[in-house]
Amino acid sequence: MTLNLTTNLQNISQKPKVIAVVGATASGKTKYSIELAKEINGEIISADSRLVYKGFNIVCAKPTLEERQGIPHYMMDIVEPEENYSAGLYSKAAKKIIYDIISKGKTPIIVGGTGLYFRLLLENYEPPKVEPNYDYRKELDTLSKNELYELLKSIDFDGAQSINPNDRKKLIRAIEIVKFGDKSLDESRSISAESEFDVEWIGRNYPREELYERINKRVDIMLENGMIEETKALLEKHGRIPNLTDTIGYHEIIMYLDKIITLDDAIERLKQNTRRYAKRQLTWFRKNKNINWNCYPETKTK
RNA sequence: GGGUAGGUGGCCGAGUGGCUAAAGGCGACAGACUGUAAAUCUGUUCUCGAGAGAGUACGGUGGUUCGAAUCCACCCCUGCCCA
Repeated sequence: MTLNLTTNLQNISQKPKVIAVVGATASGKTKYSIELAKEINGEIISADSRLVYKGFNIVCAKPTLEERQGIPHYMMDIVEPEENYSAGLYSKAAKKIIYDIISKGKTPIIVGGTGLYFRLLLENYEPPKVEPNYDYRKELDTLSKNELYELLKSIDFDGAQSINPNDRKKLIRAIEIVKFGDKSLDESRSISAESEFDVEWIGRNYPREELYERINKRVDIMLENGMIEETKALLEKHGRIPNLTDTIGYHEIIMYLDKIITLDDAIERLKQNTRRYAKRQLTWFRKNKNINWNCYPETKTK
């Protein structure tokens, strides 16, 4: 009785149905989502800020064609690493793909670990409509934290209150929004709409200790699979661009190649940084109360 | 065996009589996140307590002192040097 009612309500809402598979790195999202796609006739859209880049393969655990088992995967390998990609671009492109998949009569499955991308695409948030101005950012980047904060205060005092004075990147974006937009920071950020999709959230997780073991093991496998060679090749092709040096994995291996640390240290740090990253991801997803967590081993959780 | 430097909170490390539950760093944990997000930033971190506060703590045991991580004695342990 109750179930029928819910179904009817969902039909009435007529929002496109979408499945989201979220979780920290190394929690088995990829495998799970491919199985799911096969089962329900779905296609996969990645929500991962690293997989959009061409050549970021082994280190970023991009599924190989073989692993994809014929299931179409979108939002992977779409730009060169030196391009300035962003959550906004992602959201626009992915939205279009969602509708394409639906029009084929299939179910879109969005899988990834980048919280912000999910927020802009599927949750009721809309980013300020101010495009990044990379030249201006570069200019701002020459200022000190203090100067940045004072600048923001001078053009939007209230908005400045909501940003930590130490957070350069957020200060820069805030200044950009106020400077090039026509609204205050608070106004542009308060725009939130109802999600245009009917999202079924699935979270994948393991008990913390086990997650960490999986991460450690995965790093060892990456090393065997040619992580160092991949890093060298990317370096040669693109140089020391931020997307390379700021990505966990390449960052540590580059330090090793530069002989700043030993290979053992690099591996150790890589594991540690990945574990921390996983923690940050979990912080993000824990906030979303709509997620239905699928924990393993199942016996340990309800 | 002799000499010498040392033993501080999960780790590293400052601290030479009261302002010290003990700087700082690392690690860990928690949080934030509205177009760089695998980025960036914040908080907590001896135990009990909501809190005021209480208890325990600077290798060990004794001692000096109103008061000791800090001074003294002896003991144990570690590094280095000489035999």
